[in-house]
Amino acid sequence: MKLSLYKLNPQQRKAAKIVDGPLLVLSGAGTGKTTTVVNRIAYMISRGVKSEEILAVTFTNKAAREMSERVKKMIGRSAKSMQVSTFHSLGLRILRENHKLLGYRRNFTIYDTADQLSVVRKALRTISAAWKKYKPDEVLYALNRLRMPHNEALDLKYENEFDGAVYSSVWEKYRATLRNNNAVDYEDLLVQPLRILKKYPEILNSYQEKFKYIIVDEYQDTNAVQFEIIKLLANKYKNICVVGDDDQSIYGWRGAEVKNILDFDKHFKKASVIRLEENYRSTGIILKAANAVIAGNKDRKAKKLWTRMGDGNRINFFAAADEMTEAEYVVTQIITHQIENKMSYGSYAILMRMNTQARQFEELLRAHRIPYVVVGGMQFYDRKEIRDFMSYLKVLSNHEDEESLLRIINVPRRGIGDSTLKIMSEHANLKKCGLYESLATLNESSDIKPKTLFELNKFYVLIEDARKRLKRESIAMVARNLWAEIEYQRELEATFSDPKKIAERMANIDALIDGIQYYENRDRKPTLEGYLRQVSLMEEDDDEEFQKGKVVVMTIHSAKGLEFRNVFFVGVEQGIIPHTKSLETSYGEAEERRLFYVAVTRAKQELTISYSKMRTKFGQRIERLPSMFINEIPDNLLEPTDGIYQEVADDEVTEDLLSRFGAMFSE
DNA sequence: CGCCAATTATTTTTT
DNA sequence: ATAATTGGCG
Repeated sequence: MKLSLYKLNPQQRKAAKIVDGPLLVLSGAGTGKTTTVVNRIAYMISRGVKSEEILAVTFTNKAAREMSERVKKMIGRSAKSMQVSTFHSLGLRILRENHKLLGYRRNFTIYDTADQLSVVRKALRTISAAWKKYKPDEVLYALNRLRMPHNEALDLKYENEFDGAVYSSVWEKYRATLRNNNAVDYEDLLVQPLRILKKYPEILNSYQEKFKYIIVDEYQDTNAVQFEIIKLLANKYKNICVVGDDDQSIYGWRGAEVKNILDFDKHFKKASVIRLEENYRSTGIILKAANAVIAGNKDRKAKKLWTRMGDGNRINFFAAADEMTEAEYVVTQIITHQIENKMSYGSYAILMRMNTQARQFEELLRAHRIPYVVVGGMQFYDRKEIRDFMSYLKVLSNHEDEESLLRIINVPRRGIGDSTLKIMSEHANLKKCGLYESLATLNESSDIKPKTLFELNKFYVLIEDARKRLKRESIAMVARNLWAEIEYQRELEATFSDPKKIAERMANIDALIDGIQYYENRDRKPTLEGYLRQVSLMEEDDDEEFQKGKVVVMTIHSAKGLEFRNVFFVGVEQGIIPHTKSLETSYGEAEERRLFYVAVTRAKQELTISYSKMRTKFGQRIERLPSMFINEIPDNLLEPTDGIYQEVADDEVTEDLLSRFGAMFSE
């Protein structure tokens, strides 16, 4: 294979050619990090490294997909068996391959944050001292922090006695519940594999042999557990290449430790260090603004990003009257810009600090019939009807999952309330079986009314039937059938008078089942468990093709690693970025500044920063101020478009709108 | 046990 | 503003 590293600059080339031994690539935003990594992989393979010996780890599925696609594009089939995965899917894989060692049964369920919260809430309720005083989400957050890195007794040395006692009590209950339910949470997906690797040297050795070459992307975002996993895996051959940028560390709230990247050369002796500082992405002005803001952070590796590109346009700065005006401005700008420059809609991105900000933009984009995608936000799977039905599927897959069982046993209403559940649970304890099995053994001798007993039995048969059908029918078919059988629609009709709302929810379920179908069609060996796993890790294909030609709406966190010609950075207000909540922590301000930095450096050519002077929050109109970070940008880089924006109603736009209308009817 | 009205929290970011 | 949760009553 002929390889053309000549396209790389000297530093990039140097990095690409270091195949053996530890290597740290410090790469600033837009310095061709992925290009370098992809070329490096190609080079490795050309030098005889087998693709199946390469493991590349990223943080998001998006990044994983991008990397494997670019490698495929460059060297085609010879990269086929390269392993590109996120930390969590890597952890899941190790855990699945060795689940028995830690006492998990096959088909364990992955609990998401909502499931975790529900377990914490129940645990809190059993502690009288904790009643009302502790918020479940705060306790969960504390637990996740205190349980790391080893998942054993909590590290309470910095907590006061009272909190500590509550935390550890909740923690014990939490752990017991997950164990009992044959469930793991996201943290387990990292911690449990680590335990396996530590405890079983022969297993560790087999992974070390399997993955002789390791690449870690966004290394600045690794936490203590991820660091230990990587260190163990790389310990034998020491062919470890990490890539990252301390200025883009934005996961401190998830336990990421910037010191992992800052101390890399201490952890891995004789590491080569290469800096990539030439930026190929953004114009001079965008870079200057980004540099000015990030300079406000202390304790960072000095970096001087530079570009050969010219200054470019100034940053458009727009102060909107309120959030609706802001959205109108942005969408109108996109429309006019698109018409004037005939650019694909795919070159526009609307970036924001939080998912909830997406709403107005989404509405307006839809109203103007502009193709768009909203990335992430999980909203779909958070909808009640979706969660309900997913719980049915989870029970189908793992009947020990009592969290899901309890959620659905009376949804739709079957007349099974707290008292019945209490009897059931006593019965289950007596028989030393799970709640689900107790359904099969309950009989008239208990104090349950015949009517209720009948319903319980009906429910049991319903699930068992579906489970049997799963062996011969397609998952989508079983799901569709199950959905019809539970008559959820009746429940909806009882709760909502508005037929639109009912139709909407039914449509959501249709979409879910279509999603199952889609999964089944494209997976080589589809299983219900596989589907649930994919959803839990958010591994669905919102791939390149799907996003092509569409305006992308997303959070800064999901935008990391991506670039767009035109970026609209919206809602840039004090309280949103930096977010009020984040300022409560010691690292908060610095991390918010890095977030701002990440947002700005996504833009290649044109950047608009906007905010709203008024915003509705919890039904209240509130005055807002621009983000403090805007003051850190030198004035001469900004082009203010203050006040009321001009109505852009020139002929072209009208014409365009008319043609859209035409398209609407011809559909 | 189910229904309704009153009360309360919701908005940080992802796997 | 809205959705979810809680408490009291039939």
